[in-house]
Amino acid sequence: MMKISQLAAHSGLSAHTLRFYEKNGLIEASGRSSSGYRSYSEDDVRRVEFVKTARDAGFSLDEISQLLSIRLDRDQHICEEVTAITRHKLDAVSTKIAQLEEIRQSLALLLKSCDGGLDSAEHCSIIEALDAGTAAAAVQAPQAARSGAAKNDAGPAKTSPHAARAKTKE
Amino acid sequence: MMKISQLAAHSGLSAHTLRFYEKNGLIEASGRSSSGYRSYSEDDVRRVEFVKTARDAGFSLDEISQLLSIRLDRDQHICEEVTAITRHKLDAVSTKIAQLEEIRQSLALLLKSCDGGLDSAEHCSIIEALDAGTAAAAVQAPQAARSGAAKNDAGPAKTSPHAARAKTKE
DNA sequence: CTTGACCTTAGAGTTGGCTCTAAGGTGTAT
DNA sequence: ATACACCTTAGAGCCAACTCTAAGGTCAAG
Repeated sequence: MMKISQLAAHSGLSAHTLRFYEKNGLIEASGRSSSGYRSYSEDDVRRVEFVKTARDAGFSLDEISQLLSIRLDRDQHICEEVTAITRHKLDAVSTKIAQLEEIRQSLALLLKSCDGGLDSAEHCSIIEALDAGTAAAAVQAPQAARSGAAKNDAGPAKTSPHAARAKTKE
Repeated sequence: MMKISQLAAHSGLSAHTLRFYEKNGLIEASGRSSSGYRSYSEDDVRRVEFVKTARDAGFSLDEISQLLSIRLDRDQHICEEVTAITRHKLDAVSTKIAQLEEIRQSLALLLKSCDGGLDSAEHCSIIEALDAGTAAAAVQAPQAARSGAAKNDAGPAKTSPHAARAKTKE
């Protein structure tokens, strides 16, 4: 039976995070000390490890909830449920990677077009490419990036209401 | 001189977003009608296009602010500033891609280990891998995923305070 | 003269996953 | 007894980039 800070040290999750996971139904402390301190059984610890591993594997807390309910009642569930969740996640991750690859490609092209020296940005080809709207377009039409290129007015572009924009914590 | 909804239609950004960008100093409407409606000059429109292009190329609003201030005063800046921002972004994107590749790898291995049939999840190898902590570890030690593998107790693992966790809008 | 599409503002809500604060109680070593 | 590290709770704050709401003013058409 360990206390929360011990479990924190053991699991590599903070005590805050453990309480947060509990509040969200991912884990629980099966016991409490007389003064109300959480105490975790070995089963609890294993469950926390499961959550941590699943999190590291890329699953969202919501998906982990689903995996947990399968885990604790395995014979009431079939493998297909598990693979469905996993496949779905894999698809999402692959899609995100593809988006980021496109962005990487755009950025790489921009960089390649500019020597990056100490001279004035007066004719900086990156600024010019962004101005001409040829930066993102460069991926679809790679030859446009470094030629003078007629300024094309952005066009219809991808602007669906809830478009999944790319995010990158720095 | 166009009104906001016209600019919205033209740029592919919503009027809401345009006001939001204005509030954040990215763009502005150089004029107002007698009744207070925003009116955008051609220069304003070009600036909005720049922002849109930069956004599509993966820059954050903050980075776009920096690029904008270079853009409107080009001769006071040097190319190196622009390439620095771009390189930095490229690095961040590459790092994120690498993280997601690892996750994709883990997920792919998990999927490969399970037939995903209609039989009970009693011995589902995905659940077992997550239980044994061999899911994320699988990328570093690929042979562990499908063999019985001794359960290794998570280890030190990457748990820096503000660790950049992977995110994937679904 | 009314309908309906547009415009204005300040400000709140969304997402996911934490992260922290305030205000207090507990446990133990000196 | 008193300092100190630990524990408890409810709830607020953070991040980015929107997205939406409320409550109202404007404008052209029929």
